[in-house]
Amino acid sequence: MLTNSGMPDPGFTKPPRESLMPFSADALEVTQRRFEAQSELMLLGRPVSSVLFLQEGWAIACRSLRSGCRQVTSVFVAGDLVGFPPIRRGDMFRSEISVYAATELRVAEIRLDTFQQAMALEPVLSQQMLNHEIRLSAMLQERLVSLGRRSAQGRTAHFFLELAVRVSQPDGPPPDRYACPLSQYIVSDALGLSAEHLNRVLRQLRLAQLLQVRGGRVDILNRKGLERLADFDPDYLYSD
Amino acid sequence: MLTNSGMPDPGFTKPPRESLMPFSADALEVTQRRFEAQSELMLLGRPVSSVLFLQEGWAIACRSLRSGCRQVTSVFVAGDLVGFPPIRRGDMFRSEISVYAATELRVAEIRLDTFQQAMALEPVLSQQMLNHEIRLSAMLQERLVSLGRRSAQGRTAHFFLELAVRVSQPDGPPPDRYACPLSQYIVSDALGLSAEHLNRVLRQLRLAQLLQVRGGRVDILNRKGLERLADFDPDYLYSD
DNA sequence: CGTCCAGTTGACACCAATCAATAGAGGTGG
DNA sequence: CCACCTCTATTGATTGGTGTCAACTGGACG
Repeated sequence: MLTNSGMPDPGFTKPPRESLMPFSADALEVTQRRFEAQSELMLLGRPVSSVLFLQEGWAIACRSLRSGCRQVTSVFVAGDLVGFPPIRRGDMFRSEISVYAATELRVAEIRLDTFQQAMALEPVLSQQMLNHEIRLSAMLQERLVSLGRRSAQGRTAHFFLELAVRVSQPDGPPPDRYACPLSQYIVSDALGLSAEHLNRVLRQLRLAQLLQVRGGRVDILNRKGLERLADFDPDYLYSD
Repeated sequence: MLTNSGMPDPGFTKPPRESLMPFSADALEVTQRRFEAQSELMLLGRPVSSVLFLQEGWAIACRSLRSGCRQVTSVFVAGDLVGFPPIRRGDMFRSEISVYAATELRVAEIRLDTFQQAMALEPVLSQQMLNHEIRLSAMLQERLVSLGRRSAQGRTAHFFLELAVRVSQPDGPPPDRYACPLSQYIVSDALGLSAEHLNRVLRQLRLAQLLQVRGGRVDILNRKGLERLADFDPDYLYSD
């Protein structure tokens, strides 16, 4: 039996993926920053002046409606570029999303103007940013399929299968066990479900010996079964 | 009373938006092509060798699940770049989505390698492609909010309010009336609803004097009311 | 005149939201 | 150390929105 606190967290200790770290740290004046859990990294519509590269911890992008309910549109893990690119509005750049730290974060910050200059000078960097955006679009599209056409169980299965790939090394197979510090409230807002119902779904999946989510740890008990349930095809997560 | 067939279609006759036509036609060897309604422009995972710029007609991107149900993830109107960029897989480029013509289409086709060369030579073009992707991501994200957290009525209202902006000129106000040749089957698959339920929702909106969708034409009867219902803020559709 | 397809309507079932309540873990301060 | 609080997780009862199944309409077209 594993203790569920204080252990080294595989999601945290893995090195960032090179494919998503498309710049040389020295060349670009990187500032190391920390954010505490629950803090706000960017707010929808607010001017942004830097690019954030997530090195450690988990963050979420979300949008809230007037009614008070919110939709988590992205989960960011170590290795991800956060909230890039911003949307240009006149001579300002404004954030397209609100981003919050789900855990304590370690972040590399690069000034946006510096970054843009580098992109102008280095077509390769532009191309890589484009690739980054492609991957992002692909993930958003897959989430759209989840919310639109998958059952609550299917969505949940899909969510944790995707995360397994994303926290793994890009060249290795996805792990059957990984750390995930997201609360059920966050996950339910990502899946468009109520927290109560997500809880019930997780119980069903656990009883069906498919998936166990508990104490900040995810255990994929039956990958084949989960993949069938979720209609999961990880192709969209890989590109060069 | 307007007839609903054979009339010049405002969605078709408007010129393409310059902001999304970021290349000079002569410089890039553009081939004009036509597709008939229901034909397939690209198929998920298939190699793609060209970039398609939609000049006239409506197209949809969709994904199907094993169960047979499908999710429409994007609607393309005149002025849109279709299915760009593809995902790189080894030395091939593969389509990330399947795209079908909802009506007869007129399309400008540019060979992908030519286009890539142009992007490498012209940082401006790269930047514009990045902007294109940003806008796409913003729309996908907004759809995610719709499917996750808006009611069937809210989603439907949001869908037609967004389309109004997208078929309008970028500098002008969105029209209160526009042509939309999408069947209720397509719309329902875009909204994650059953066709029957969408039909009921449309009736409710019509009876509430908010929105009328009939005979390939959309009438926004009460924009303020619709916007309130949909929690619609068009900011995400505009960028420079 | 028959066929086909999009649109429409009704009856019914069911999945998931809501409301309400409790339990457990972690933190804080007395 | 314990009392108290907050936050997350959990469970039950009930409601309601939406899907499903089925049937029918109307127009377009041969």
